[in-house]
Amino acid sequence: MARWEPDAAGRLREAAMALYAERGYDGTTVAEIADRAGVTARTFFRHFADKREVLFAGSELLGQDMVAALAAAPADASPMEAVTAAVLASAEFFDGTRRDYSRRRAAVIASTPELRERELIKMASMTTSLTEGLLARGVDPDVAALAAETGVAVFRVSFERWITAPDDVPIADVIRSTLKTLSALTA
Amino acid sequence: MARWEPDAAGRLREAAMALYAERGYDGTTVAEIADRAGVTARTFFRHFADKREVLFAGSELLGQDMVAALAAAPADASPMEAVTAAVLASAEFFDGTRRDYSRRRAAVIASTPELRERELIKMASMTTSLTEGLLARGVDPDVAALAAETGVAVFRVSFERWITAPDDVPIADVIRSTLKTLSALTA
DNA sequence: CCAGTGATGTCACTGACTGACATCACCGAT
DNA sequence: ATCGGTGATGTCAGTCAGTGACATCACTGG
Repeated sequence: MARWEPDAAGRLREAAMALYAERGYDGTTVAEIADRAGVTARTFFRHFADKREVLFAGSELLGQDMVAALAAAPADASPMEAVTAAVLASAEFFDGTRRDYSRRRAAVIASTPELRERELIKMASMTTSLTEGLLARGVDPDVAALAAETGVAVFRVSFERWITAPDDVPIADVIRSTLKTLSALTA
Repeated sequence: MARWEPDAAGRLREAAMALYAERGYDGTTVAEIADRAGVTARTFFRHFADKREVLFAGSELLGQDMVAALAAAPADASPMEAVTAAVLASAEFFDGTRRDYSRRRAAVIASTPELRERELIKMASMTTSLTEGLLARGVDPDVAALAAETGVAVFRVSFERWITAPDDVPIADVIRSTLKTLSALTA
């Protein structure tokens, strides 16, 4: 028999989601999460930097995918076109069965200021990544910063709309619709 | 003699800024801030919800001014025009001597993830306020959300540029320049 | 002169997070 | 086969943020 059950991090993630949803973030202690996952609190902090991070592990992947899509855009694409490609790349993350999970997770986050803060900084880090990706494409720094901010704003608004939309609406459609609204807005 | 020196909150704010700048946020304890301000840690938490908030007290005022400017925009102004007026209203907050203070404060915040998180949620709250202001003007919800996000993005980018710009550049000029960049971007 | 108020202090407590050290199944080299 | 790492974990003691309950006492209005 293995000395430890494998995938402690995964068990901790699930335990945290369940407890946060059940008793709320504030009503849950790290010790309780660790207990349910069959480890000690000390081990929790070896896998996740803090009590919030357990809900955000893996969010770097989303950023990486978006940056990859940005880099893969045709060399002659405008900054905003490249950003559009990046935002559309996020769609793959949320297709299919992830929708329910996304909803539950979003509900927990929305109800806890501390988790909202953490989500915001993840978005900001996404903005930074996109900005750097644009700079690598030779885009002017100010334009890059603004295009990245705008792209993340589109993502955020779209995600919000998608979560509350009927089940059969794919997120890519929502994103395209949001982009259309944006160009009408600034026209 | 008064029983207590007046303006404990003000003294706490100054002590916190000084210590955060000197030893860093992590290297400073609430007890030290309170000591320097001549009160106890318990009193610190009576004035500020937590160790971060001491740097953000008063930020609601900025939001209020922007919302007021939004409401004061002509009834026939487009959503983006109204948002522009709101963002330009922020200029009054940062004119004159506030620039140095803003720079020092921004430096401390930039160097501490926890403080960056808090700043981001203040921005998000500003976005919410602007969105509500636009809804009150009868703007379509999706358009309102996006216009608000865009407005705050413009504010954020402009503020960043202003902080690093030469001393004689007024923030209003930077904002106007950023807005110009934005319309070029989405054209 | 007296009762009430409000800003503060004191104290005890919970819970997040950290550093140091011990443990022990597993794995690769001898 | 066995011996010396290695890595994921447990244990323990400690710091510090943040909270609730209660005491204090200058000031204020009657």
